[in-house]
Amino acid sequence: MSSATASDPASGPASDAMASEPLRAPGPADPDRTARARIRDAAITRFAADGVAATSVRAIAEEAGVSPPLVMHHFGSKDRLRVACDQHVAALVREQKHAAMAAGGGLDPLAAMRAYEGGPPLLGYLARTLIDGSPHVAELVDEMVADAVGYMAEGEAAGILMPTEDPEGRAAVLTLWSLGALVLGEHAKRLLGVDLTGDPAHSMRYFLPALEIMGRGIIAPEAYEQISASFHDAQEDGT
Amino acid sequence: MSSATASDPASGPASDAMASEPLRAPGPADPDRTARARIRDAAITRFAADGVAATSVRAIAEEAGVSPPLVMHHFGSKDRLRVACDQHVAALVREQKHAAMAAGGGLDPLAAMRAYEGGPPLLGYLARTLIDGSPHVAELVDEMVADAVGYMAEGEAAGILMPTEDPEGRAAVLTLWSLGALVLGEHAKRLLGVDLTGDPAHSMRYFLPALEIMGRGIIAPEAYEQISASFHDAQEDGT
DNA sequence: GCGGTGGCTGAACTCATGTTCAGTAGTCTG
DNA sequence: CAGACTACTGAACATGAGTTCAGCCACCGC
Repeated sequence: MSSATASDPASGPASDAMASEPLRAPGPADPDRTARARIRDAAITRFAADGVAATSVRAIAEEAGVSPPLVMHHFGSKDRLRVACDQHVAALVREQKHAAMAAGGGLDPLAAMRAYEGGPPLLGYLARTLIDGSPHVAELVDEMVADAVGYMAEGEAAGILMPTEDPEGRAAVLTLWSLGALVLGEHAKRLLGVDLTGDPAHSMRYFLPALEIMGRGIIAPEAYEQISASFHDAQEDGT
Repeated sequence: MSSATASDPASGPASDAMASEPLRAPGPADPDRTARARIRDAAITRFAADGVAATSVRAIAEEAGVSPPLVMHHFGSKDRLRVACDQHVAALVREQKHAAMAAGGGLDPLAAMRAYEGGPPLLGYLARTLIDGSPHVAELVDEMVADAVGYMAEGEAAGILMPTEDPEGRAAVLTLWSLGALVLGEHAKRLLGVDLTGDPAHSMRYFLPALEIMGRGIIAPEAYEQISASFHDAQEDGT
């Protein structure tokens, strides 16, 4: 799944119009790209690198090569810029996801985005913004879980995946784990020497144990039966 | 704080001296508790609730019932206060961990801390500070992984856990997943209706799927053999 | 009693931030 | 060419942040 979708440049430029306002006339030709787009991408890059709160409008303006007031001119406020970034990233992620669907997606809901290159750092942005409560990102997570439920139902029908009592719960837990490891990228790097936002082929120290756990679990069968029974008992008491 | 120090009064007061400076003389008796300790705990509480960057010294002072300059008087700067919080939380976590060791720890490295009540919100603080690079918290994570390696070796010897090629890698991945889900607590709540910083008995919607995955995995045996082989091939190319 | 020491505070300082304002340059419309 | 509109900027404003200052007040050794 890693080397698969390396090349799909077709849908790249379309993203701008898709993600933000009604396609403000391309106007004054474009020597490079629209200042608005440069600002947005600069913001995504800086937000991904330093976090939203720690990034100043001035830093974004500098990275985009414009003056701070122009940021306000185009987006009104830092908050609205942030919303625009959320929406743009969400649009790009959906695009990557749908592109990957055609190529037959794998188990990892993030696989498609890891291959993405050349644009703003989607995974880095997600890793940062997953934790400070954006409705758009939350929506994206919900979609990922829903997608995972779908994929896993197919996998189960095809005999590749094991059945489960609680498909939504299982999908949610797996998604939380994937995204959680992404958010803790700094610790993953320190502990395992891998960069989860990069090429999976260089992150086998993470993916091999993960696959092993997904494949045969970590608990011996007899012990599992026992623990499972006691957990199910506990469930009847609490929620 | 309500039920007082009923459980373990011995180590309670000691933690102050342990976590911070050379035990500044208990001085003017203590009508309640030392202002210094109140400030530190207030900071931990606010950091846990709102994040470090979003918490002002004034907010901490208000929560502790003191004036902002007193915070500076005791800790010198917000940064040094934050370090003191890191160290104090690290000390409390180690304390809880060691206490839980005696009682025979379980699979979940966070289990001990979930039971902790009456003090500052350890898990909430961890969930917030895991992502903004504190050396003390990183150290704590390293210790958790090392502990997990130890526990899992014992479990393996006892026939409860499956053996693995890469014990450190497996322990690191499981720790990353546990902590990652904790950090994404907001999403866990929305998706599953659970509070991972609270009582596990009310979080079965998370723990049951997690146990199932840990127990028998999610991939059917034949498919697993196949994928595993291709992953091991891929490993020979990249890192 | 008395000077001093340390916990503690109200007010003020400095700085960075998000944001606004007034104005310029270039281009399109009539 | 007049007018208008849009992209864009330098300078300034307002606010909230971390931090500092000078002094109060209770206690303690002399």
